[in-house]
Amino acid sequence: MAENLKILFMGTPELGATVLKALANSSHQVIGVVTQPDRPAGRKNVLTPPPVKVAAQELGLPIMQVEKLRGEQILGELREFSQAADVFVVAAFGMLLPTTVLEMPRLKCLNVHGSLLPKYRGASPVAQALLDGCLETGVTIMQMEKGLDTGPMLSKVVVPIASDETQASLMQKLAEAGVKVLLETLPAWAENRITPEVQDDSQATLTGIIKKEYGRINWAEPAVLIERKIRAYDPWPGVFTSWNGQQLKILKAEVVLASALDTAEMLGNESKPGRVSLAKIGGVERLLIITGSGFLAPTLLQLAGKKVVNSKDFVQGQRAIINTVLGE
RNA sequence: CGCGGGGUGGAGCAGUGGCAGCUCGUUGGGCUCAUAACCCAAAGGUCGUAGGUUCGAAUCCUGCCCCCGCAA
Repeated sequence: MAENLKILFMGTPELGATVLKALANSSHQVIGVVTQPDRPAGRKNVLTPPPVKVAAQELGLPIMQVEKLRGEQILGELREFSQAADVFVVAAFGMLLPTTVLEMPRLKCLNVHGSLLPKYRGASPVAQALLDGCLETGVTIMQMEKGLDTGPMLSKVVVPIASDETQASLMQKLAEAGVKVLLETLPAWAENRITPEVQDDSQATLTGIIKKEYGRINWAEPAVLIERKIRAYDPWPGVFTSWNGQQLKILKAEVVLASALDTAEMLGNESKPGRVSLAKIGGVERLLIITGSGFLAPTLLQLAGKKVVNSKDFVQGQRAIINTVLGE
């Protein structure tokens, strides 16, 4: 019985799709999928379905798309849609559930959250863990309540963060780990074998929605932080600066400490943050940008309208960038 | 019709009506104890595609294909 729960799934982006597929392939039964409406997207503003909807269609599952979960009519439809469900599983749904919805299923609503709660509640737990340089993060399965990611925790799994981890790669790892722990948690929860652990609010931190502007580089910041942003903001919003009136994205970079430099080879002597130079490190020529602390050596960059290129090719065609100051 | 940039030897770019170029790579040779350094030489391009304008088009006009940035 507990191995065969009827689940209503709610989610929207890629992460949600991963969880949905795993659920559909499990012993449980996904009786329906709730996701956000199709939205105009892409270069031509074509109406595009969210990844969860695409996955649901491939799986042949019933779909309900809602703009918001409010109002008598919508809630009525949801009640009918979810009638057979034992439990709601929510993963990156993108909206808060009103109390009425939280109380609908017999086994309540469970959320898959990409952090070790109570740390990193909110919208961008994965990016924030990377920004903070954490060595590990994880996934928490929690029972949802009215507050934002404040509900009692059912289970957790720890995931290590690699030094070259990006949000995209970490998200993938978390999704896989999350799926595993979710599938372990569901039956135990259904059989009442889990005692939820209340979150210690005093340890809680909150992460907000990432804004495009966060990706603009302030060269006065330390190179270590800028490099973390590159990984935390991949794939969105990306990390960028301006050069020559154009946007220049940096997709990958390494931090170079001043001590690692053969100073005799250093070009130019002005140490203004954002200044670009070419320097030799261990005999190899590297593109180096001065930051508030240390140097950033981009290895993968993209000029607006151009393709992504490695730093060697970039310098090949854009030699004019040497000795200019970025971000001005 | 959301706004915009771009398609030029293997790579990254310049070239906006008159001989198709630059840096790198590749190949061969030289120098060197040696080298990713340096010197010499060579190969490699129907300039995305179809049509139009012109004495002449990579370059101007039109259609189509492909790549990308912004916005959402």
